[in-house]
Amino acid sequence: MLRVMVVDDQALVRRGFSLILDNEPDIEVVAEAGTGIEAVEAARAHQPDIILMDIRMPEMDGLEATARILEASDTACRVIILTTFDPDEYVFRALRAGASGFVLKDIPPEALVQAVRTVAEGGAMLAPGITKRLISQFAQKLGAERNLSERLERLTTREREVLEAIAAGKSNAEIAEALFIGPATVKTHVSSLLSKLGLRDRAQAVVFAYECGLATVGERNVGF
Amino acid sequence: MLRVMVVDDQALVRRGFSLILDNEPDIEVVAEAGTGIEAVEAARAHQPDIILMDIRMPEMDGLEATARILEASDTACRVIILTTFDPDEYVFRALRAGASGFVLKDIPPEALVQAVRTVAEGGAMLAPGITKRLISQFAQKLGAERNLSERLERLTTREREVLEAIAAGKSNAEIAEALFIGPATVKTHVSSLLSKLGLRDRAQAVVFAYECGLATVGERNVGF
DNA sequence: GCGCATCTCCGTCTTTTGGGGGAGGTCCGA
DNA sequence: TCGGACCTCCCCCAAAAGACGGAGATGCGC
Repeated sequence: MLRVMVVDDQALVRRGFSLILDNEPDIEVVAEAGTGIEAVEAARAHQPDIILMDIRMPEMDGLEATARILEASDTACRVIILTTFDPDEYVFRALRAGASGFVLKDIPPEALVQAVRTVAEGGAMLAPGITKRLISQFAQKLGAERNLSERLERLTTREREVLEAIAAGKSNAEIAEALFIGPATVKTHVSSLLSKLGLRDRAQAVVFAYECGLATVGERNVGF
Repeated sequence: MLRVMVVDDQALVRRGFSLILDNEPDIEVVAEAGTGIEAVEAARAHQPDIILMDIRMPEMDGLEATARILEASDTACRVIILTTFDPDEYVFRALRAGASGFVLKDIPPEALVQAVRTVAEGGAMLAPGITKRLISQFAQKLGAERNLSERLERLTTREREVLEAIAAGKSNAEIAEALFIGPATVKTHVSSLLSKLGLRDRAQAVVFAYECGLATVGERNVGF
């Protein structure tokens, strides 16, 4: 049985969603909330599996509430953001807050139910337009890699290793130590790869590494 | 009327999908193909709106065929990748190839029809697990920004500008020229921001800029 | 064997970078 | 009005980086 909570500041909308969901044999609406603050408290109290969360609400908006609920380690629930319009504005904040779904309120009831089940099973459900945008962003980044990867292939194995180390913020001395070679050799490799790639210094090499996908945002702890 | 083409090397599967889709009043299957090469030709000949494309096929796989079909400027169609297993392995290549959908063959017929309609309307449809992964990747990148952004806020406006310039691969002299200040002043700012951020040199500063989102992959032409 | 690419290392040299301190200016808030 | 933050510029200095040429060793394919 899926335990669901519905959060919306309009009681009528809230009840409507609840009725739709409660009508399903395997879904039970265990709580409702009308503000973000209520939602945070109710989530702790009732421990729902799935939360349907409106964004625009008084006192605390749905995104903030989502972030707080998911931050709390004592809850293991998933959140579907339900909004009326302007997905563009909120979607990235929603995803960052940890939402597993982002759908518009104009979807048919069956689709809403389907979204709840999908998310409960560990999947995610986005409005079709949102999915499209997410894909475009991804494709753009993936596409950028290929052009530059051709340049990358002109490097020898060792030079690529050195480039990776440079992109990790290492100095020549540190690279030498890491690769068990002399500092002079590192300088040779650096000069060589800069020349092959048409770059001027190691700072540009770092930019290149990120742009072509050799280095990736998120894989590095910037503590140095 | 949505004009659909079905591409699969197994005739039985192909016919099955075609029958499911042809059964819908607003969908018409205008072509079928059994190999990637056939698909490319048929797409040009029949100009379908939507293509359901299998991945594993003889002669040319579905991803390659997708890329070729979408490269051709004379066609304006959208592709949904239909695969049996291993979405992980192919999904990124599929998105790069330009696919608008990526679904598993075990979905219910209604969902397949829904996917076709969604994609035809300009949206996108991914298998729930895929969507989840895409979101995680995004959230990870967006999340990484916040921690470091706190460090970013310790910088003055000018220092942030200099950091951006560093992240663009500029030398101190170039930065001075760009900001209409003296080279000595640039050095002052650089020293100051390195110290504040706990970094050693400009290469690490570039890494930091990318990791915290000050610089973004794809926004830069690495021609220098 | 020979040519070729690669990896390794060594010099020397110039340029860039980064640290240190000092100093004058503005602007803003206490 | 006075301190503090900021931007600007200067000095000197040491370290790092990068360009340049040379050279020995390996392995691979013709």
